[in-house]
Amino acid sequence: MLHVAEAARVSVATVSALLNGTATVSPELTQRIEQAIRDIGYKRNAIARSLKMGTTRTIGLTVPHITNPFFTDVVSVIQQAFDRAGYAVMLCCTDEDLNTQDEQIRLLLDRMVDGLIVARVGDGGILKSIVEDANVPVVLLDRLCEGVDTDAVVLDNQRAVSDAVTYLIHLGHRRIGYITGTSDISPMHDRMIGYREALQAAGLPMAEELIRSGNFHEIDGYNATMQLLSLHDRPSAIFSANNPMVIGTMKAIRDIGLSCPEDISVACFDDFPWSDVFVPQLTTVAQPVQAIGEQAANLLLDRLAGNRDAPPRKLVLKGRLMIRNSCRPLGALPQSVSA
Amino acid sequence: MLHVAEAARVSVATVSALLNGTATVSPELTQRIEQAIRDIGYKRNAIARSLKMGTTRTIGLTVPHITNPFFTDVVSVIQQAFDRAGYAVMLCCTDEDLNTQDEQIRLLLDRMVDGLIVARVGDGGILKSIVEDANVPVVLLDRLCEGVDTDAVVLDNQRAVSDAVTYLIHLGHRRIGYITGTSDISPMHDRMIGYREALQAAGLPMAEELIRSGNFHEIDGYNATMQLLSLHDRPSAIFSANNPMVIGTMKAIRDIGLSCPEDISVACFDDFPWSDVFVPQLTTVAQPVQAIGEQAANLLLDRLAGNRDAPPRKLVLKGRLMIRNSCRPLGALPQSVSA
DNA sequence: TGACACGTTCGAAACGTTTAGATTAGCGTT
DNA sequence: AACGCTAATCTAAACGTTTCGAACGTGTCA
Repeated sequence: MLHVAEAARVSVATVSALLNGTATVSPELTQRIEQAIRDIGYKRNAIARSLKMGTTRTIGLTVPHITNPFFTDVVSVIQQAFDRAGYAVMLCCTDEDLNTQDEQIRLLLDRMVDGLIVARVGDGGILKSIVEDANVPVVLLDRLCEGVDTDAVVLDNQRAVSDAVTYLIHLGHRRIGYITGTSDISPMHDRMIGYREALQAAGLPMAEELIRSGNFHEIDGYNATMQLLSLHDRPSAIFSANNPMVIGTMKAIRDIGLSCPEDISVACFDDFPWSDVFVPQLTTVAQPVQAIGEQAANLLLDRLAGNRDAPPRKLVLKGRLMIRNSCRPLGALPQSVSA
Repeated sequence: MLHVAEAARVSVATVSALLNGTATVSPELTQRIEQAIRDIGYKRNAIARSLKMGTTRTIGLTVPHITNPFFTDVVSVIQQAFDRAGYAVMLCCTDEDLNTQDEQIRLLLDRMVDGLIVARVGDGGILKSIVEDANVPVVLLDRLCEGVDTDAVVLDNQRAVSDAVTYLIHLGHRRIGYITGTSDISPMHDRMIGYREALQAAGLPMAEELIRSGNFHEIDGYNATMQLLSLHDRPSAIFSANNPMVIGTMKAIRDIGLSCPEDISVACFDDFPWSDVFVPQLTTVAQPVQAIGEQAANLLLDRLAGNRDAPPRKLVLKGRLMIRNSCRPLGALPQSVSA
């Protein structure tokens, strides 16, 4: 900018004023400055600007695993939304590890991100103090966090699972295996309640042996399914917690020599482009990923626009049961495709 | 830092020296300073540091679509690599649009990223001048770029497709539909050569009507497949350019009332966790995503470590044909699973 | 004892912006 | 002709670091 100012024979203040439109500058000077900018190929240094202004027009986004299609989609939507708004996005993957998350959040704050969207891990760790100190706005994504009172957008997980399990019960299933993620995060907790609720409403017993948990990975789903399938009285249906885990479930079913839905029905959380392309077509609980991402972005953008004092807002969206043909009525042939 | 210095009754220079280990500071002062840092909860401001040092320990990464599983995986690997090295990653999606890409790259450069990894779009646009000006190192990912002479890691696309098509020919297929992406990027160009090469080696004619192109989306694959399937003499096999497009292909086959592999064989580029879980199990060309991501990261990290003058390095990795059961020998029953 | 070297600490400039407040010029009023 | 007002421009401080060179105190050696 100094060079531009010299070339245009004006002060840096005038250049700045022109660039930011913070003051009127005469036509001649305007022209001289613009010419100088072109000649020199000047680009304003955003770092210096950030230092002075105290804002970076950058936000931090942390998710457990970007390869989980649910998070992939949400990240994509959020990225687009902030791109439109002129913000850059720093992406971090916490690998479902609290220490990693804490470290990455610290890194992001050091870099003066203007806001944070977090699909948190563990008990939230450092998040609590950040939200309390209230320097940078935080939006919780997908997972609430006890003791962290801030904007959030989550699914009505209880209802979603309750609907899915009720559907299985209506098909005649009585022993429904349930594979969940680590239980310390809110969605898993709420989904478990939904599972219990549906069983209870149908007067079915809750068998602990039918509940398995794992760390969200394919291998965890595989192992959990293997255990369920080798029970003396094995379940006739399995509900799996997410995409990677349901892949593990399907592989376990295949490896053990059974088939879906003939021998065992399968449903899962999260829907994917290919859910209805292959055989069996998976019955899933679809999350409104587009809406989730957009709402999260909007909540944060609203705070960034200056609306700091509004009380925390919590958005709860509805899942949608996509009925396909991976679950069959007990004692009948596989049903045909709907959805 | 000023506050810390005051609280510890030293100068800011001493605090800085201690923090960076750039000079020895006596045990007493060390202790006073560390105490003050704890008391105040001081965190060093990375933006101010960046401004002074001229380095941000941040890199920019642009890909066409993060929801394409190939890019999802590569992004994930790259993100992890830079995370380990203490770098932050700014992620941009160009949506296969050159203007968007140019704008995003400019944004990244304004923010003084230390380096760039780009899965480029169009003709590269602004990239040329950036690489020439040589201020920030650039690594090309997945796609070379004419006139942009810099580090790159790509697949041997020609060989990969040639192998896949040759495999189809060995199964007895003579009319092989080929669905490609927009032809202005190097992989699509090389793959087309591979396709031609395989046909030629087998003495088969090259029928233009069997070649369709689209913009990498599911809908493009769907439309292209619809066109291929309504040819008077329709192909007995289809090779599809990527994951979203092959989903479109499968949907088109289903919607038109055919089935795979009985009526039509299908193979595609890129492998996915679920490729071998459902029916049919997809025959694919697997890219070594882990290696691609790591190599790209290493190339850039090497430049960032100071190795600026080495000539551009071009890494070419091999794909691997994953033979499953979505392609059948012509005139015979579907083969059983391998791989 | 004076000169010198060494180890430790500090003052101040610099990175590239923004911005408050000062300055200047032009113009209309009285 | 002196005054005040407005519009345009400038000066200089500030943002929070790093770093160069100077300063200071202490010990060693001639």
